Amino acid sequence: MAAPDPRIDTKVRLVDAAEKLFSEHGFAATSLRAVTAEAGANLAAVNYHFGSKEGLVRAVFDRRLGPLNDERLRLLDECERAAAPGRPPELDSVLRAMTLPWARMVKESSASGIQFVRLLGRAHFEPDPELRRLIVASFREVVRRFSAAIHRSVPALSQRELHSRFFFAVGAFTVIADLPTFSLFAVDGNAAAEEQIGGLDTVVEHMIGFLRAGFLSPPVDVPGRGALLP
Amino acid sequence: MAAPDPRIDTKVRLVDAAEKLFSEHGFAATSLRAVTAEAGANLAAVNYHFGSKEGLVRAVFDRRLGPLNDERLRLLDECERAAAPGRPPELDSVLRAMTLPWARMVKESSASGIQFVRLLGRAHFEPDPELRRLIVASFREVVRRFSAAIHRSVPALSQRELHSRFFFAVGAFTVIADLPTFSLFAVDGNAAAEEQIGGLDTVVEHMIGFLRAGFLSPPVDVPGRGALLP
DNA sequence: GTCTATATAGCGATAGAC
DNA sequence: GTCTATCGCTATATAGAC
Repeated sequence: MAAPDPRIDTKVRLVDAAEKLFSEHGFAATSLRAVTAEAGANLAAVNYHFGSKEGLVRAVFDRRLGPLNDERLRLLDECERAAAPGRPPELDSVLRAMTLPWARMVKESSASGIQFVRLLGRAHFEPDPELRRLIVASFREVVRRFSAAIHRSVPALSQRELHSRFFFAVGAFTVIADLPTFSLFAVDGNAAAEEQIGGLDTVVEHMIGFLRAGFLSPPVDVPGRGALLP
Repeated sequence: MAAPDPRIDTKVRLVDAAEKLFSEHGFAATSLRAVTAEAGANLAAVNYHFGSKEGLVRAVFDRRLGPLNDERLRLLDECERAAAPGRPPELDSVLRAMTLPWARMVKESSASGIQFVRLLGRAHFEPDPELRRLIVASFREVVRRFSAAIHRSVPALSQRELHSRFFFAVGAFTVIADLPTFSLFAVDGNAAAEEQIGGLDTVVEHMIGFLRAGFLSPPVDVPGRGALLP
């Protein structure tokens, strides 16, 4: 626990501290007292700068999700420009456009990388409706554009199955934080987790290979075929 | 909110109520007052029966995870018995052994199905170390046995890549709860979610197809080849 | 086993001095 | 912008009557 750098703006220090503690303990279990102590700020500072605890939570997500998803869309634009006219963009480069901004952000985040992955993962299970709306809104365009791009590589997929597959891929992102803790060999989960982030590039390559094959596999769901199970 | 059935044991009613409320709002955000009210029991009942709130949380997971994973292992045994001697068990049936007990439990849970998926998913991101140990222990044998079984279908995989792929598959399970809320069309996430669980069998078939292809794809990680990225 | 009543502690938020 | 002090509330947990 390094002492917070007083040259950094209090507002920034609060978001940094909140990101770290929310990642470690969840939103509900993290008190403003803990956040302000970690940030070296006064208890009243959160309400002064963010209006409420929820305002702070929003600020934590806002700072990350906007840039993350903008960069993904920018890379997707590049993929589509690079594609031959009338041809779908390369599936591999589309998957990289989804993945690389995320990997970069994990490595650069002020919370230790693995904690930040947990924070993003936990966002998908967030029960608070207000916060859910914020998160869903941040991902909306990414879901739309990437689904469409992938669909062009696998046009035989129904909308439903495309949607399912896209989220199976999202699931792969979310569990990377837990990959090491559930390892059979990991005794100290956190140490193993840090080492895993060191090998993040390798895991990313594993993931792209895995997802590419999943997306390219023939459709299971043939529209209009009726029930799939007995 | 149906009135609780007083013929059911208080202890059981408490676990039922807790499962439902934990699923909807998370652990930290659910008070014992809410649980006992939902269960039609006295506030003091939780401490009498479970010692503490944490005891209740443990009881909720204990009741589900043991039987879920036992059933998975039982089905895996069947797959392995059904395989020709010296041959790996059918990958498809191995994936079903992992999936079907889960799908059955989702449909039968006292919490509404989609909420229960969230509860199980949230288990993977649980910050509390005590609870994490319980959960990891519950999955330990499943991870070991299923990884080994899948490895026999794709023997070229390194241990590392096998491990990565296995958890990408786990990720697919966890996001099924979010599939509908992140839908482009869903306005009311919860209504859409309930409908999705109605179509759970379809999503399960999508998932098995997707995962099969992912597992069978050629390895990315060739042991001893060195760094994968520039 | 179930109840009421309460102890003890921590929470988010704010008023008002500096 | 930052601080102290405190309000009002809710939480978990328990003691003791029934």
